[in-house]
Order: sequence, then C-alpha cells, then structure tokens
Amino acid sequence: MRASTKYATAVQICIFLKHMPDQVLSSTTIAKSVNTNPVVIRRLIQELRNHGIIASSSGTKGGFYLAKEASAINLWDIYLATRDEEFFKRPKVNPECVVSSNLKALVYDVFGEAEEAMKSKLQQTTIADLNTHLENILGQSEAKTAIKQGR
Amino acid sequence: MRASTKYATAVQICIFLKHMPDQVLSSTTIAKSVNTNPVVIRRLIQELRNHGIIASSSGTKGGFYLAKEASAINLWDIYLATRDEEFFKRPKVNPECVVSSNLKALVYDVFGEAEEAMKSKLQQTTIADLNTHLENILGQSEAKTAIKQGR
DNA sequence: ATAACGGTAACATTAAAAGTTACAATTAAA
DNA sequence: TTTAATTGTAACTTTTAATGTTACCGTTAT
Repeated sequence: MRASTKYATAVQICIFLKHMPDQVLSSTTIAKSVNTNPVVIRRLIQELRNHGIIASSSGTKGGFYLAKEASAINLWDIYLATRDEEFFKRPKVNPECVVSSNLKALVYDVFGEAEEAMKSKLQQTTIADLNTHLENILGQSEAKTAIKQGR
Repeated sequence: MRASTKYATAVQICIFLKHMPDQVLSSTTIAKSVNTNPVVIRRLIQELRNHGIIASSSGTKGGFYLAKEASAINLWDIYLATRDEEFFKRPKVNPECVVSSNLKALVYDVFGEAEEAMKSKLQQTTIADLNTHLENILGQSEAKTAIKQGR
C-alpha cells in the first residue's frame, strides 16, 4: 500500500468504525470494505493504534474500535500516524556538490511553513464531521448499513 | 525515484542551473551532482520541460538550462511538474460499501483547502530566492564552483 | 473444549522505480 | 566534411518497496 493509499484507507477505516457504532469490526469485515487482506488491515491499524486512534479487543467477537471520540480524531492526526516518509525527501547527498549538500537547509523553512499551513486545514475536519457528512448524503434511513458483514 | 525524491531532485537541479549561469549543463554533469544516471536525469527533466521550466539544446556542447527567469520559477511550479499521483489516493472503490464509495466526496473539500494552503506557501519561494540563500551560505568567494564538471 | 479473533513473523508475489544499454538525430568544432 | 559530444527515447534488466499469503501463538466468548 503506497503512502498516499495508506492514508486514504486509514481515513476510510476510521469513518467506517464511527459509522457502525457500538460494534467492534473484525479485520475480515474491514478488509472486505477495502478490497484487501485482513493481515494488511491489521498491519495498517497497528500504526493507528500506536497513535491512540484505534484500539482492539482479542478473542471471539473481538475486533477494532475507535480509541477515542470521533470528534477528537482529525485528519491531521491520521496523517501523522500513517505517513512514512518526509514530504521533501532528499536523494543521497553528494558532499562534493554545494547544492546537494546545502539543499535541506535551503528549503527547510519553506517546507515547514507549507506543512503547518496544511496541518491547520486538516485539523479542522474530524471523523465525526465526516460521518455526519456521510449520513447527510445517505439519508437517515439507510445510515446504519455500511456493508453486509456476513459474520 | 519515488515521488518525494523526484521533487527534491527537481528542485536541486533548478538551483544548480541557476547557480551556474550562462552555461548549459549536461545530463552527465547533473547526474554526478545527484549521484545517479544521466538517463534518469533526462527522464526527470522531461517533466520539467513539459511545464516550461527547463529547456535543452542538442548536439556537442548541448545540455539543459532554465527556460525562464529563476525569479519566475517557484516551488509550487516544480511540485506540479513532478507529482505523479494525487495526495489523497483512494484504494480501489468497493461499490458495496457506502464509506468506500462516498469517500472521495467526503474529503474533497478539505483536501482542496489543504492543498491550496500549501500552494500559497510554496509559491512564495522562487529558485532565485533559494540561490541567493545558497550564495549567502557559501560566501561570494566560492559561489561559482558548485561541482567539478570534468568536461 | 472449541472456535473466532488479534498480533506478528516468515515468506512469496507483484508492481514500481531505478539503472543500463543502445542508437538515431543534432550540432559544434576540428 | 568528418568526428565527437550531446539529447531523446525505447527496450530491457535489476533492485526495491508494497502487497498478499500462510501459519501459528495467545486471548476470550460461548
């Protein structure tokens, strides 16, 4: 799963968990929604667990659930949990080239500012917001049937 | 070259070209600076050429140069030229899942805003700015010897 | 006890990126 | 006018990262 796909998938999972409240969802159920393998889901969720976004229970009827209120989880939180490389990743530095060896210093400030700008926007949208938006799209009648679970 | 590395490399090349004015630089020279292969450089520069950022001349003593003033090339221009996937890339949509099938619509606005916020910051820094910054770091004495060219 | 689950390691497969070789077309310069 | 240095690009190989799969241990509800 490429970095950008991983992020979108993580957002999808969080909305899914909020959308099916008072249930834990198994990796198999989530995997169906994402069209992938349960182990891939479990691996991805580890990163969200490490950031206190998703929690799990073991054993029969175990599964995953949001570790805190959906209104306390925003898109920046999930971004931080799932990004695995710097936005501006330098190629191998060539110490004989003054451009190469100084590149990071040259762009450090502007990329810090750009990331801050993005952060302040992403922090404004929570999983609760997105779920509300989803329910508006669906209408209340069908709001609680995200996917056929088969369990 | 992953997307983020490609971007950093493209920025490096543009600064390099500005830093060595009144010369065209060969793909071999640039490749040394980046520690890679000349063909890789030529391929990357194609994307910058398509966006009117870099131009080239053929034949002996041919090579690459900035297609316009360094003060008219900013970091957002280069970002647009080198990004090859959406920031928020969805996994394969599962039409049976209402979260999956509505995900793009749910996040469309906020990601548009986040990208706009980033854009407005990146547009504020040009290649001319970065080169000035570099020359300040180096001091004028050694400002014109970015790399041993060997040609 | 049993069966359904998460956690995780080991391995296999696939896809993408990077590197390489080759060569036609162009052009400066000997 | 020949030669050599260059870009542009295609074809191919190699390497690396992502993804998928299998397996098994520990946990827990039934």
